[in-house]
Amino acid sequence: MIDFSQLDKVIHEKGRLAIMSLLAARPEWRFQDLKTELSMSDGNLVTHLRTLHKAGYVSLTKEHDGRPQTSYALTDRGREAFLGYVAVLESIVLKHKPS
Amino acid sequence: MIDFSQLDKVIHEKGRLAIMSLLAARPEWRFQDLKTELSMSDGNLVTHLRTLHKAGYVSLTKEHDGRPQTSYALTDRGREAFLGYVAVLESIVLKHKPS
DNA sequence: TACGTAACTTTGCGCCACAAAGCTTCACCG
DNA sequence: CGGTGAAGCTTTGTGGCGCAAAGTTACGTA
Repeated sequence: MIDFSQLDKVIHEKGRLAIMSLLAARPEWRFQDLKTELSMSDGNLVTHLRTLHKAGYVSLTKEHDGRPQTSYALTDRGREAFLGYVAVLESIVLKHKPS
Repeated sequence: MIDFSQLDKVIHEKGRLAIMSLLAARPEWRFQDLKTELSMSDGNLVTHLRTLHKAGYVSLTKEHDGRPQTSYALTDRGREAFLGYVAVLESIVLKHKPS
């Protein structure tokens, strides 16, 4: 049986799942690029990133080259949690995918 | 890119995802069995099932052999929606699964 | 000095998951 | 018959959360 209680509640939300997927695919993302890519309001995006940060899943670095510029990245714990989440997805897919 | 907006909001919730997974794996489930399997309060379970029913994803048949007894099953539309959902999961898995 | 932009924070709204408790219908038992 | 218990469902209440819009702060530029 699949253990759905293992589905990390922090990751199992469309917006944050999309963020985690982007962060997992590239080592670093600037806030503006995330915002553009996700078509998300800045307030909403910041809130999701804060939730992920509080969970220890993402780190942030603030710079001031000209305009202020904040970059986000997955922590080791974040990557681990994401891979664990993906593993649950995989078990669902394997069970139900036709063919 | 993965289109997260395609993640069906009705299915993308732990409880209902678990229900859909069970219904997809066996043609018919009695209410009591679902409740036992999912360790969910009956009120909560009924609410989720109603949501799925309103979406046209599950059908229900009421019988009265001895005790009242309601059975639930996936509709064609429900199966289609679930497979579509699983397809999105698969794209996530394929993109991020190590190896 | 006025303006614009990045990155937040605050506020407010509406929805929803969840549990607990109540209701209704029926079968069984004295 | 009247009581008991179980199945299924509704109601009520609470807390949390996604989301947008507007306000805030800091800084760099015209």
